[in-house]
Amino acid sequence: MSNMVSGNTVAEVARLIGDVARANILSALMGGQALTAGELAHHAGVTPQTTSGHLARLAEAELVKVEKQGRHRYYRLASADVAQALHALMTVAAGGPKRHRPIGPRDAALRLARTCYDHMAGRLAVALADGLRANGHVILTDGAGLVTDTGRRLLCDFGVALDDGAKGRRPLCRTCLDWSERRPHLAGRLGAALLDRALDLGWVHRATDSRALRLSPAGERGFSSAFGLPPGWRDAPAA
Amino acid sequence: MSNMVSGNTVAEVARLIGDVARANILSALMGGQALTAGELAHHAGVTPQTTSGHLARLAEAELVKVEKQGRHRYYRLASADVAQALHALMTVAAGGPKRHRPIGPRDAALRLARTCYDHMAGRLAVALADGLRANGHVILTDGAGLVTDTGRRLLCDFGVALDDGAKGRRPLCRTCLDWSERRPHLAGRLGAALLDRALDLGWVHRATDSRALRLSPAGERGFSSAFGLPPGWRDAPAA
DNA sequence: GGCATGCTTCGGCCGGGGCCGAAGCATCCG
DNA sequence: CGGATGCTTCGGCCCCGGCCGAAGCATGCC
Repeated sequence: MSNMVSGNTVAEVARLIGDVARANILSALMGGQALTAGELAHHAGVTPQTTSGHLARLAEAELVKVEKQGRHRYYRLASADVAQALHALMTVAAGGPKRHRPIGPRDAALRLARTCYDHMAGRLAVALADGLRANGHVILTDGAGLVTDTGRRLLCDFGVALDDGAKGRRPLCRTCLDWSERRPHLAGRLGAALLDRALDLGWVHRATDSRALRLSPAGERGFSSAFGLPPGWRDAPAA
Repeated sequence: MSNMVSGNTVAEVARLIGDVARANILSALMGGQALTAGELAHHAGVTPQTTSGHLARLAEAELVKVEKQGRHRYYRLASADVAQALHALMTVAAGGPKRHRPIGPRDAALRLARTCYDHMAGRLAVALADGLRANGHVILTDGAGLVTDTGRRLLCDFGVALDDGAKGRRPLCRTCLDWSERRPHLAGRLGAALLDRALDLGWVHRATDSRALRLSPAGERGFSSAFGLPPGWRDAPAA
């Protein structure tokens, strides 16, 4: 009877996620792109009118944000907090690091590079994190990371403004367990900024129909020279 | 239609949490202690037989673990992953750092020191984190922390074995946003070890009926001399 | 043994909510 | 302007699952 109050609202949020159609909608939005109601209906596997109801409830609870544009409505996750909660639920759902089921993206392109909410994932992202760590630009601890002075300089040269202004308090550098690689990659403001900048530079391009990222030749060269990707980073992990 | 598979199991987990009674049960277990089915029924606000059904489902899904002892059954959260997922959901439920509603534990004792799953929370825990950080024993980044060499030595002297053996891969040092203080305190293996050791030393004692921790005079002296609590740490935060 | 306590299983009630078809607005196009 | 497209609202169906009372096992105590 002690803390029923907080339990209540927790239940409301969890209940919203606890429906297959809505969970599919939210999972689709974990890709980081804004999607239209119709696309989400397709992902959810239910009719548009049903989806519309779900989206209204999700928006009401501020789990997603909506943006009108012409006769489309674009939906996206409302905040990184929501993405993190979904991530945590996926971790629990996967049964912890228990079953080493070789699921994860089976598509080779997805394994190589993809988006994860607002940052990069896949072998490329893991290799980037490894390279930055090996060169002492970041220090990765459990769940988060610290950008060193040399790293700050490097990233500034690369063109990402770390901008420590305590705006919004979105964590600067977080690590995120890569589904396919089972090793950490970079998330947080830093991870998001890296993806933004890489897209700007044309080093990676979004696939139109999936979360995959295509690495351009320029990106291949650029990432290697800028961040020192370890040799053979494209290969499957030893384990 | 792409990733419906993972969405499915995410939905199952979230659905389990998405019931008021079950959410209350899990919230109660966030205290870190194992509780009997009867106590949980009380927390949930439903009859024992209803609670029994809920607990069976939670155990089936491995969100909680059960341990028979005489004619009692003690339940606890199954893993730190579950605690983290609940924490993330609470964060979303609280509406992010949006509404600064002065909720949080209203009881003064709870504000001062309490348990949070398996580690300490409240002003004491925040002050401990501050002290360790101020003296360069840990470096706190967003969501995690790094124990320095001096910190490692200090903690070893204090009697906690950090034991880097990659056993279980439970993160060593994490930070956790304190509900009442809105500032980070220490969690992870380190946070759990600190609570254990403090209980062993008799520096804090568990209250019988709540998550509150009572700080003993020895603890007051001990924490101050060992970790350098900032002066006036008992006072309400400036904000 | 007899009885209390703690927990579970069974059966039945009933309300919430997920689903779709049909129809209603909005927007863009020619 | 009329028609196509995208999305929403409305109405009604139906089933899932949360709830409790009663009864059934276990355990412990006298």
